[in-house]
Amino acid sequence: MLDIKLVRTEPDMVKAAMKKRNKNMDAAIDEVLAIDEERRNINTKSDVLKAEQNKASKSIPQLKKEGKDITELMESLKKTSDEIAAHDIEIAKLEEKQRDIMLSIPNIPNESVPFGEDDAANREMRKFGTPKKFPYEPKAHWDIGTNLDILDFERGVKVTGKRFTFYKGMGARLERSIINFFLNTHTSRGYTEIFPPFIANKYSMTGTGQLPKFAEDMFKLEGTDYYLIPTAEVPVTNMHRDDIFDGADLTRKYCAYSACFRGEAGSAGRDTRGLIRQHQFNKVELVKFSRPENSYEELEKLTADAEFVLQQLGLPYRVVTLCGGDLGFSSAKTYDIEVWMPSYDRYVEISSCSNFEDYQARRACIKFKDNPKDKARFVHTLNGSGVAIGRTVAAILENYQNDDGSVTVPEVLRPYMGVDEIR
RNA sequence: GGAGAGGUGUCCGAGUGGUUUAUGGAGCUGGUCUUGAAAACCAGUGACUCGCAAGAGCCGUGGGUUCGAAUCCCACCCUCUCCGCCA
Repeated sequence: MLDIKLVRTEPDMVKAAMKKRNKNMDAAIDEVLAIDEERRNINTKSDVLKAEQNKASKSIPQLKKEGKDITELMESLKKTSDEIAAHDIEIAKLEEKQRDIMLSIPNIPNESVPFGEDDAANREMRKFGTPKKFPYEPKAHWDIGTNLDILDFERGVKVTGKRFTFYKGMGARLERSIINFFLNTHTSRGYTEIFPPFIANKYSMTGTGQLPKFAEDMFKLEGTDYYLIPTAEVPVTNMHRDDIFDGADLTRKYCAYSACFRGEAGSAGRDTRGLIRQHQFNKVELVKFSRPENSYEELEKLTADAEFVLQQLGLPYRVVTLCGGDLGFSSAKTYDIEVWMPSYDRYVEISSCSNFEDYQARRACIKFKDNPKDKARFVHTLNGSGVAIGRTVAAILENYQNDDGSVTVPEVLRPYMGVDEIR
């Protein structure tokens, strides 16, 4: 959520920021400003009446003691009381309306975010590794996995439905090995490991920005206010909802494995084969709570930490800065890390590292202060995949495939796998 | 799921309709005393939200009753103890 004071004082800047996202939100911003002004006017009126009421109420015991007739005073206070109630109802309505609109306004993109409509305008920052040239047509991971009998897509469909998959034997072990390798790597580099709940309530979903706008992307548990988490970002960020950190405790760095559940509404027909787009997938997520003044430095470090595990695996990738039109709702700046996928003959997103600045912190009320007497300020929240497991499996199967159908196990995974190759 | 107890400021804890601007204590800050410290004594001290301000709101949450609610009523949430069920 944006700061209403910022919208109030710099509406033109906010409107321009939305246009950088390729969105015109002029009407919503004007409406919110009108509501805000009306709300403050009524609030002032109500406060004045309450002050009167408080003062008069305090004198009542004394007047009673003196045996004075207070019938008239009571009558006038009844009127005041009714007026206050009417005002407060109006205020509550306006507040709700204002909040609804504010929750639908996305974050302001950072200055360094390039202009552009869609992913075609994303800016490539750097590349690691060189895609291997195969002397034959490289197979897709779904064929490699099926041939090796380590992935079973058909039974996933039978047991649950499309976009669900069974991992078997060395496939299951590969998935588990990657999770452990990622967690061990990140924890050895200063992240605290979290194993969160995979279900979160509507307050948490609102805190990180999934609700109210993106309800259709999630799985809701019938008859409850619970949702399957689309990413560990939700429980790990909300772990500190309504907290006030000691400034000395920042930056806080967490890594968390979780299964992730996504409805994938609107992506019918896209990436229908293989592991790239599943309703359930595993991911190790990195989450940071930082001071506002160094959040962009922390974003660079977080991205580097996500890149590090890909480097260790020897997977070619590139890093792009998302342009305004491609930027996620809550994010101020996002780097996507894209891994080379031979069957796609292009780079495919495997991690998304974002600085949300104080947008999530304001929604979730996460603050810090250096001294007990200071006013609490909002932290900046950041997160990034470190990285998606299923897509890592797909990338390993494809990039490490051999012409005899076997797959070489990347060196760093061998201690976890217990074998040098899958065949 | 059933029964009972409870949720008050940083912590402990009093408060069952109005002299409560939430008693008291601990802690914290400053001071006196001391070679220094401790003790004792004195003074100060909640956080947060809205508001340009005056001020208003906040005693688990949300409603209600009342001129007035921490206090009374209703619903819900959470914690503890016991029972049941259970990986």
